[in-house]
Formats: sequence, structure tokens, C-alpha cells
Amino acid sequence: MKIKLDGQEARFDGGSVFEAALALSPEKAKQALACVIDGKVCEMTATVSDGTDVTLVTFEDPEGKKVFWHTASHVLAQAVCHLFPGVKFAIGPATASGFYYDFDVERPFTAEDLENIEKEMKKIVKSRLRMERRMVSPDEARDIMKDQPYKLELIDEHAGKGEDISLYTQGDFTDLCAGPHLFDVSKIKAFKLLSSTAAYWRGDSSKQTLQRIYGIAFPSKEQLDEYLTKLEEARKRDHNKIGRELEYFTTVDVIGQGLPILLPKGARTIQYLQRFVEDEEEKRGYQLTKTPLMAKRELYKISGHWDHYLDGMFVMGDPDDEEKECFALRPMTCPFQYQVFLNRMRSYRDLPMRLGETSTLFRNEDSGEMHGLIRVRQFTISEGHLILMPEQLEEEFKGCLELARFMLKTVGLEEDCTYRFSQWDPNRTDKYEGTSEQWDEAQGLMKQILDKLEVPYTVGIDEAAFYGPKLDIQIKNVYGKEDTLITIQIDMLLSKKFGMEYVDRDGQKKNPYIIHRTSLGCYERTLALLLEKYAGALPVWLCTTQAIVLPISERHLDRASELKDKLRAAGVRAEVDTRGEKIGYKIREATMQKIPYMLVIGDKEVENGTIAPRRRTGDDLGEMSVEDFIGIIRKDIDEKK
RNA sequence: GCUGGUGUGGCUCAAUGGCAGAGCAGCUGAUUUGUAAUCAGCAGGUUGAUGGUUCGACUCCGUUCACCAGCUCCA
Repeated sequence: MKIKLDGQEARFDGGSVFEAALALSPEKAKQALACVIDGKVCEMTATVSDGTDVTLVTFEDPEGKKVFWHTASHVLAQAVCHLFPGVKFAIGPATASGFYYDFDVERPFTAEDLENIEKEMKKIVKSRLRMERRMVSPDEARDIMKDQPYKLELIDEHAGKGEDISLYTQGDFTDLCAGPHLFDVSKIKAFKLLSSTAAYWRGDSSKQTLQRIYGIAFPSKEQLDEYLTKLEEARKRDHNKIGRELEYFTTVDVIGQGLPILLPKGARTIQYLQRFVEDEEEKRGYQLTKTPLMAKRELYKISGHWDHYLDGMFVMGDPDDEEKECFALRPMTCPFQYQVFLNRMRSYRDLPMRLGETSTLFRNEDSGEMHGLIRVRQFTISEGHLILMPEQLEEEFKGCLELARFMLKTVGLEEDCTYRFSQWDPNRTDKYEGTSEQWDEAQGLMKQILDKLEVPYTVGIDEAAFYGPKLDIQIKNVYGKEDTLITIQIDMLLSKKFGMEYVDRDGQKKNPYIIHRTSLGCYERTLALLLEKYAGALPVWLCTTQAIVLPISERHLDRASELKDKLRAAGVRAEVDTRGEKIGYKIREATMQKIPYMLVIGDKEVENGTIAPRRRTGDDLGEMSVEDFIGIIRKDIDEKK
């Protein structure tokens, strides 16, 4: 028969993909973990027939990693089965960076348990057990899994489809699983169990608490070691550590959770970002507003926050006592900024109205949600609302996206971001305002715009705001956890609720559309991600000290001070280290403080009237005049890179 | 909110039921230095808070607060 293997036509007598690969491409056969046939990931044992087009998949391919890790999770489950008799199994998938398995056990796993489980897994891997697949009827599956309540629940769900169910057995362990898997477990040579934590059955916080074990696995020990080293390196960049060390922020018990103190360096850096955002928005036709940080409950009743978001608000007064006045701190700016539009009658000539505000918000997050500067209870956001006519939606949306991308590019985070098209969940209408038709229309419009602009997005169901769909620009922190940095939302509902109208060309009053958007998101979060991205060494334009002058001895102080003044006059944020310390010591300090430029001043420099700047990274720029140096650093600052 | 972990000086850590200690940072004095740590001295603590067990608690137990990871949430 004729088959196609990795795009090459070949003759083959028939058999499995593995046999075909072995015959036609023995080297690749050894590496192959699975294959893709007709766009579907299959096992190496899959049978090829005449005309089959098969592509081999190795660990280098995302599909290969997934199969590899999924099999590793079964090995983990088998080991737990051996060590914890009576354990109940939930699910154990591969993730984007490894695998996990959820177990229902008597007590949480300890670090010692993980070590023992790893040892047991090593034994299993050495035994080279085959992964045997077989198909059974739902009834048969129920019988086999009769002691496994979670599996029974999954079987019941599957049974509705009227299909048989696949089971995988390796040695004494059988699991309900769709596959695909590796041929045997021996390839999982290097693995590590990373942590154990609690997780809810089916991700539902009202359901049973399970114990999840996370792990990572590689085909070789070198790859595992490299991964673990990288993980460790990444954690050293944790903003929550370096942000405190470098005195960007701190927290204080008596102030409370999620309420960080921005220290001078942090506050100033955020000010630089804020000025940049406000100036850029002004250039792009935004009007600046400044609205109150709190309002009476009645405002939130109109906006829908009282119904949809009360748990997330800080309320002052008794929310249930309708007789008395009750205030709440604002969790969003929308209803406040709408009052600007409502200030007088508006015409179509006023539109689009672009409103921007550096807005401080308060959200009463659950106590376990806070994280450094990334997730806090009070934060300041580059907020904005664009009030517009329907025909202006596309153009304005595009403008918002361009602005967001410009911001990200300027601070250097663009390449680390991904786009998520956050939609509503039609099955959870209680969470959302508006009708299906309205949602279809808003989401349809957004999809059209995104496709036209060729935004590479993924879809997130049940991720929308309660009033409309969002384009969320997502970024991961050093732990791989994803957060929204920037959001652009289409809202066709709230203008009506607030009675916002404009008089159109035809003299008719109409409700405008609204775009809710941020240009650089929340400043605290952005700062956190910048600190992580640059390991604390922020781009020069964001540094509170851009250059430090280091006199070698006291008699060079005058010259040092004079230089500092010259630099400052040229717009460089310069300081002098006046301490009577050795020069090596001062350099070390400046390096640790991540100051980008250092100027050592001694007899030679004073005599020649030159300076010899060096970068924090150790590059010596050689002797030059002050003017030349100003040219270099100004270029660095102005390029904003 | 849930599960687990952690709280000792500004920071990193020691003391495992028996006198709270070290290094760095800080302050004072000396040193005036040529490219990643100059010397000496001083000061700094109700061991996160609180209740209990004990002759005696940093240590054991309860409660609570904060920090960390994960889950859930991020409207």
C-alpha cells in the first residue's frame, strides 16, 4: 500500500504507525511519541491503511508534550494507588506546562509523600509497562469503576452520548481515559513532582475538595534539570520579592491585605507611566475627567453593580437599610464617567466622546486572591470610556487597540501578551445583563472587528463583563499565572440604563454605544510585570535614578556635584554617592540598585575634564565628554526602550 | 472563601520546652580610597497578635492577623 509519512510518499506492507515509521524513518521512529492522522492525535499503535497520511509527533511538538505528560499523570496515579489504598481518582490531564492528577484522599499529601510517590513512579517507569487501551460499554465501565465515584460521574455523563468508553491499563492500574497515550511508560525517564495543593472537583468551589499533585516530565534528565533551573531563575524575578528588596513597595499588617504601600521609588515610577499615558491620550483626543471615589447605593443600582457585584464592593453603611443613606467605594469608573456625558444634551457632533481618567478603584477581593502588586484591593487604572454612534464603533475600537499596542510596545511588554476574546456563557444568563440577541450582536460585531484587524485571539467562554464582551490582553507572571493587563469592551446596554442619549442628524434621540477600555491597565499590575520582565532593571526612562556619580575621594566631590547638576539640567535624573566608601563598594551598591549608568570621578577625570561612564551591566563606555554622555543617555531615554 | 505552608531586629537566617543569637543593613568614629564588600565601636527584639498548657513557651495547643503557593474568583 501507499502511505504518506511526514509528507513523504512511501510504500508500506501494512501494520501500525510505529512499524511504518520504523521501516521508513528509523531515527524518527525512536523519537516519535504519537502521530497525527487527519488532524487527530493518535497513538503509535494506530493502524495505517492505504492512503493514510500520517505525521509523527515528538516531544518537541505541543501534541507530543501533551501525550507525554498525560501518560506521566497516569504513572503518578498508579503510584498513588499503590501507596494510598482506597484513594479515589478524579481527573489527571496534561497542562500547558506539565501535568496534574486530582485525588480524594484521607489527608493532604505532605512533602514526604511526594518523595515516596516519586520513588514509586520510578519503579513503575522501570517496569516498562505497556499502556493497553480497550473499549467497553458504559455498563461494563461502571462495573469496573464501581468503587470510584468520580469516574462513575464521568461515565454517566459520557453514557448519554451512546458511545463506548475507553479504558487504559498499565499493569495493575486501570483508568478511565480518552487518551491518547504513549506506547509504554518507559519513555518517562525524568520527572519531578512540583507541588500538592487543594483543588475542587470540576473546578466548583461548592464541590468536594480534592488533593492535586502537579508534576513535570521530560524524555531526559538534562531537559528536566534545564527546566527546573529556568523555573528557579524565573522565581528570582518575582516582583513580590525584588519589588520589596528594591523598595518599590511594602505591605503593613495594620493597613491590611491587598493594600500595598508604594514607596518613593514605586510611586515615582508609576507617576512616569501615568504622565506618559495621560499625555498620549491627550494627543489622541481624549478628554480628562476626575470623578468621585464613592457614591450612593442608588448609582450602583442603575449600573447593575448592586445586583451583580455587591460582594466585590466596600460598602459604608447598612446595605439592607433602605431608609438610611448608604455609600460604596467604586469598583469601576463607568457610572461616574457617564455623568460627564449626561451633563447636558449631546448631539451627534459631540461623538465620539473619548473620556479618560486616572482612576482609583476598590474591590473587595476574597482573602486568598491577593498577590503582591498584581492583585490588590485598591488600585489605579488608566480608565476610559468612548461614547459613540454605532457606525463609529469599528474605527474607535481600532483606535483603542492601537493605543494599547503602542503602550505595550513602549514599555516592552507587547511580545509577552496574548489576546483573549471574552464572551458570555448563554447557559448562565443570571450572570449577565441583556438578551441573547443583544449579546449575539455585540459579540458578532466584535468578532468582525477582531478578524478584520487580524488579532490572533483565543475565545474565553463565560469571561465577559456583565454588560458586554471584552478583548482582554493577557500576560503571565513568573509563576505562569495569567492576568488581564489591558481590556477593551463593547457595551450596548448601559447607555440605555443611564438614559444616555444623543440627538442624531435626523433629529431623533438615540442611545450611544460605549467602549470601556484601559490603555495601560492598572499601574500597580503593570509595574509588577515590568519588574518581573526586567528583573528589576527597568528601562532607563522609567528609572528614578538614571545615572549616579561616584567620586573616588572627598576632593572629587565638587566636580561630582557639578556633573550631577549638568546632567540634571539636561533632563537626566542623576545623583551623587557622597559616602566615604571604597569605589568598588559604591559600584556594587549602584549595581544592586539597578541604576543604569555610573560615572566614576577621580583625579584623571578632573584633570582631563572628561568622564568614563559604565553601564550597570559592566560595559565600559570609555572616556568621553559630559556632552557626549548626555547624548548617549538622552538617546536611551528618548527611545523609551 | 477553600487546602496547605510560613511568620524571630530593616534584610537573610540560628536557637526543637531551660539566659533570644549571627551575618548583612543602620548609626557613631576613624579611613579619602581607581572598578562587586576598609576598620572599630554602638544601637536595634514583648519571637505577628491573643488566649491556653507548663515551674518555665520562639518552641506544644486554640483563636486571629499578615505573607506565600495552588484552587475558586478576577463581574
